[in-house]
Amino acid sequence: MFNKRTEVAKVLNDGQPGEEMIVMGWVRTFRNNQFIALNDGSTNINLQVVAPLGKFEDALLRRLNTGTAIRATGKVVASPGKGQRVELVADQIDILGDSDAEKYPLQPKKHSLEFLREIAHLRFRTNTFASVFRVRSIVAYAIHKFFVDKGFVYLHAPIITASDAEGAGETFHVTNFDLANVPKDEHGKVDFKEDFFGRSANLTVSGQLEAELAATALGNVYTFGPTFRAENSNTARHLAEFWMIEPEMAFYDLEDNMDLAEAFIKYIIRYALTHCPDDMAFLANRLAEEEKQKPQQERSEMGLVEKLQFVIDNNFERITYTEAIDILKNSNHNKKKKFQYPVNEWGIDLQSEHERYLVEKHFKKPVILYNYPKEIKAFYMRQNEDGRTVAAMDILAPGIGEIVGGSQREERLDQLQSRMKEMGISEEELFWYLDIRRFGTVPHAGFGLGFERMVQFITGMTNIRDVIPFPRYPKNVEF
RNA sequence: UCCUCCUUAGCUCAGUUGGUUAGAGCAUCUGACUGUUAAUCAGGGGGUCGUUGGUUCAAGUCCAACAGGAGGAGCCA
Repeated sequence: MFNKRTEVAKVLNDGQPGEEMIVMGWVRTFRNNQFIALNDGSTNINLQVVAPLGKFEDALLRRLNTGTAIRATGKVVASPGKGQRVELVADQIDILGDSDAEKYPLQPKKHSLEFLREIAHLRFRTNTFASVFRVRSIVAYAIHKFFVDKGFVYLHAPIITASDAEGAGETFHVTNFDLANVPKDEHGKVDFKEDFFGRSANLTVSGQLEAELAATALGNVYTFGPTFRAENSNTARHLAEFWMIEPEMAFYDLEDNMDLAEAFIKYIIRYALTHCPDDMAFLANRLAEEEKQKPQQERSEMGLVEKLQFVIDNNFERITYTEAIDILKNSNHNKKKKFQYPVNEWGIDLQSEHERYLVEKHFKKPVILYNYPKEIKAFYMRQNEDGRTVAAMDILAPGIGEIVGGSQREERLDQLQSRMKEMGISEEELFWYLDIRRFGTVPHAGFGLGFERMVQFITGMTNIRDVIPFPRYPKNVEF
């Protein structure tokens, strides 16, 4: 019975006058006592279901509130009204689920994103979030398609790990201790020998190290899974639980790595544009409306779809860290002391304002920065000949900041060991990581891409909490 | 975690130098109208002014702490 329904998107696209159909969905508005705007999540465009005057009981019509779930059976007709090609004239309307108009929080009007975040269980029913999550789904699919088509192996890195040696941020502990009664050893410290895993465990902050193990046997692999950081970050681009894609490729150097990352980003953007044209148009329009509220100089020059097309059509700018420092140091912005953190010497870590200047003011397109000072990067990155930089690369996107971070990995055992010693990282704990260099080591490289940041970039949503169904961040695990 | 700003009706917001009974639009309810596109028109209901404490004859308005939110920063993806 239920599987005989036709999706609204299909009715709107293919429905021919005279066809009998069953549609099901939720009432968005009920106008003029006869026009139901019906939405079933297949598209943001509503199907107009017509309840001819006098055909239905008043008691039924009064229940057609915003949010009510209905089934309508009827005939497709060419619409005499403006705004839609076809509509459905109902022979029968059944209420599947009532919605009390006085209590239902969503109204046929604009709501703020902040308000909708507080009712995240209902926000899927708005056009904006329906579009965002359809696009998110397509982007996830495009990611798998890109790698699988290239022969990459999809690797499931563990969610629970024991290694916290990587230093990629604060971890969430995993334990089954009774927290009111934690076992202690003779020194009064927590006795993890008593814990489930017999040692301290935590949620993964990255699948990279495990991906390297697989890459040095399978060739090219990628991970795509949830990642957890217990950082107290309160920003529009951080989450405590987010999804990350981490490809890792044997026999790749830094340049190969940059080529792949750039092709990858362009591929998934193109995929979203070609497979979600209606949603992208809706999101572009939404963003344009939002920008109208801003002062002129803060508005972006391009619309969302234009901006994405521009990214696809142009090469990313590739410059070394050293060149970036020169550009920043000699910029009028720096000379006029407009940076909160002035740029005067080689070796500083770039601040958000510096990255934004390079991407949004100077180059006005995505920028790949590479060959960073080794002091500001992780232990596993390959040391360059100059003795002071490592083969790292970050991709910076306009409006989002760092979207990709990657590097060629240090495959030489001696260099890796000396770097670990300098940074105080235990060789014992990471014996398995070093074993890869002991037996048949090869040059290899990889990168990490923040999935939500990518979805933000594609959908134009400015807050990362609005591109994941149920965002987790400090003081928030509702729903 | 730090800095700045915000919190008034279901939602979005006004509310003057502290001074009677706190307003508007939308939503909701009632009625009218009926080919409407967030329908339109008329009328009604709806508020512990984020919480706690303080100053004052008097606090939505001033002060403090706390909570939540926004923007920026740090950490990063």
